[in-house]
Amino acid sequence: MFKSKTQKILSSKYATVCYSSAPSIAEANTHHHQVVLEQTPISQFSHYFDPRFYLPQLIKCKNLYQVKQVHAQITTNGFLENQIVANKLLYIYCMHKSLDDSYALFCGFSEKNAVSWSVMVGGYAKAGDFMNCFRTFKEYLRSGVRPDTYTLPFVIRVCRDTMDLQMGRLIHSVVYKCGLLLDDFVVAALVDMYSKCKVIGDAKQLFDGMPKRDVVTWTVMIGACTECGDPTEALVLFDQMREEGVVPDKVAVVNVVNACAKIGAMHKAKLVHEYIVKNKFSFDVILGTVMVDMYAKCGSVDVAREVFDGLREKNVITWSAMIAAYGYHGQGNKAVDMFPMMLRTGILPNKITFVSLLYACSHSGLVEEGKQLFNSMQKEYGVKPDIKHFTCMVDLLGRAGKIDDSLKLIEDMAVEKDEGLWGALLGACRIHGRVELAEMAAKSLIELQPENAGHYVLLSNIYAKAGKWKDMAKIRELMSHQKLKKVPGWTWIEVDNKIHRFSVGDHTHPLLKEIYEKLKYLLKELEISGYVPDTNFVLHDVDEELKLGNLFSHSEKLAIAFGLISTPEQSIIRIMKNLRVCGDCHTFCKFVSQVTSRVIIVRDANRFHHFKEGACSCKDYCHNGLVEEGKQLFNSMQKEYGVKPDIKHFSCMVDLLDRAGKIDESLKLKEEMAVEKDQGLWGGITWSM
DNA sequence: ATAGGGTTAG
Repeated sequence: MFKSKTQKILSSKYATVCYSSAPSIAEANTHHHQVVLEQTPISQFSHYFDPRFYLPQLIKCKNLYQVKQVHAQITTNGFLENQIVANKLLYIYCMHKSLDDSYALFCGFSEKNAVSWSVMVGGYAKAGDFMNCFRTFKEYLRSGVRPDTYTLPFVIRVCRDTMDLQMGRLIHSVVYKCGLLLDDFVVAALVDMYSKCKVIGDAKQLFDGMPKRDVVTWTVMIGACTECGDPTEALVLFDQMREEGVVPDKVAVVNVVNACAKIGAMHKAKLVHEYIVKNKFSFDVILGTVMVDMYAKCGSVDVAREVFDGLREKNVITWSAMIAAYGYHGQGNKAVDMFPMMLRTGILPNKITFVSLLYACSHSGLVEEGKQLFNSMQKEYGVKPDIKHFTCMVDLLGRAGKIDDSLKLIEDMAVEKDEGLWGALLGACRIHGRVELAEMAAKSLIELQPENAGHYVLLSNIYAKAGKWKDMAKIRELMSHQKLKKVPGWTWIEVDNKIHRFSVGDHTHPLLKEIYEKLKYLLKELEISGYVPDTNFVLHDVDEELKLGNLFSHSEKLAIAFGLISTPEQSIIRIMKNLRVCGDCHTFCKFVSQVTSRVIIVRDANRFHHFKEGACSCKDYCHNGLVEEGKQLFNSMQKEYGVKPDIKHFSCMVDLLDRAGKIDESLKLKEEMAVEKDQGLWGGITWSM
């Protein structure tokens, strides 16, 4: 029996190829690895002649050598002819990352069915060998075997990972021709691919075309909405999913938490948290991490910390999320303190941990801490600084007035410079009134991104502040010539579990009249307490009156006015903005928090601002500073209290004025100074208030 | 016999 079978197989062309490419038992046995095939008693010898015997044997293999041993057995006993055994072997080679062995085996197959093709295409995809994956897929299409719902998702995901929308659309057409547009696996992959390529419309269309979808397909669509900037829609879909009777699992919930984090809606966040507790989803690392992130991004860094402390398992991502949270809430010290705590638990920092740390330092003015971390990151932790780390350092040094240090850093770095880097330098130059350098940085920005209107506005504002009107006009002309448009600004506020969105001069809200009335009333109140609208923050190509009107109806002001009339007294007002909050609105918030005794928490594109009793947690770090207050104090100190200003007081004033862009006033002060100028005055002082 | 969706920054 043994003999006759072998001979029969050896006589076929297919078996001969396989036999010659497979290792012999003797060859496989020369390796010093555990032998899988045990000495089998004669009574059980027939197992060798049952193809089903080889499937568990293959699964049991711990390494490639064992696979080859079983391969040899299979070949000798003639079971490569069995397609189930052969495909399993093919799959096992892929699992052990030996694509060459897989492919050699695959080529020898006399017949390739859909499973064989799928395993081979999937093997290349998982190994990241996209070229061979596509090549094999093309051969598959040519072979005449109909592609199945197993293979297509593999190639679609390769399109997603390589962001190859063109190829993705091509495969979409193949899917269409095969009539597979109702399959969850295929459609989920296509939706995912379209969303990563930022064409959400195509994704939604596909999704809507299905009569029923499973939880994974729903989850992919929910994630797609968040990914493409519509987290509100993501939450709507989550409700729809449940209405249709699909039960959410943990991954679905993670996506919902993520959407909440993006929206920044605290009430929604709490509802989602309740839902998670009620449905007994346990907090694994990932769910725990997104929860920490969500609470922080919804404005409560303290609740984020509570969740963080309650987590059983934390990884480097969890720690980085918490560090970053302290950073954008302006609590740099706490962020820095977390670092040694993390190290003590045995977790090593990665690139992002350091970005979060340095970012926290720069936003809290922790210059020395930042420098130390930056210096140690490669030396002590083997993390090589990339452009993001350099940008944080430029920002940190620049804001602290050490612009020349940051310039030196830029000159010395061996990394290609990007827009973020020039943006950081530009920001520092604006604060400290370094017009020429700002001009250079802004020009680099425009060169890198000529389509970004924001850069032109910045440069034009720099010229305006420096009184270089001709240059300003030139930039304006350049802008209008290219028909550049600014990104529209939006502000969101959550009231009664509903999210309301405002734009500049919004006239769509049902409570429009009340909002504007409240705003008018508020402005009167604010002006009594010393608020002066700062039209500097409006584009200079409109006349003064229009500027005021414009300023008056900034989206954040509308949202705050709405918040004031529609939420209980004393309650916290939380708003979110897609751009950075403008300087005038920042001042406005401070006054509102004082006049109304409300806490206002603003999340802008960059960070959080907590306004309380007339002050902001950012300590005006990226804004004008308490210029008026400072001036008043400075003027009164000698007159009213008989304290003569010395060099330190003058330095502070010069710094304050410089930061506010009041260069002329600062120059005047320098000239008027009777005291001797020291280095601190000209070098700018270190920010450590 | 082959298959899917999840976390941190910018």
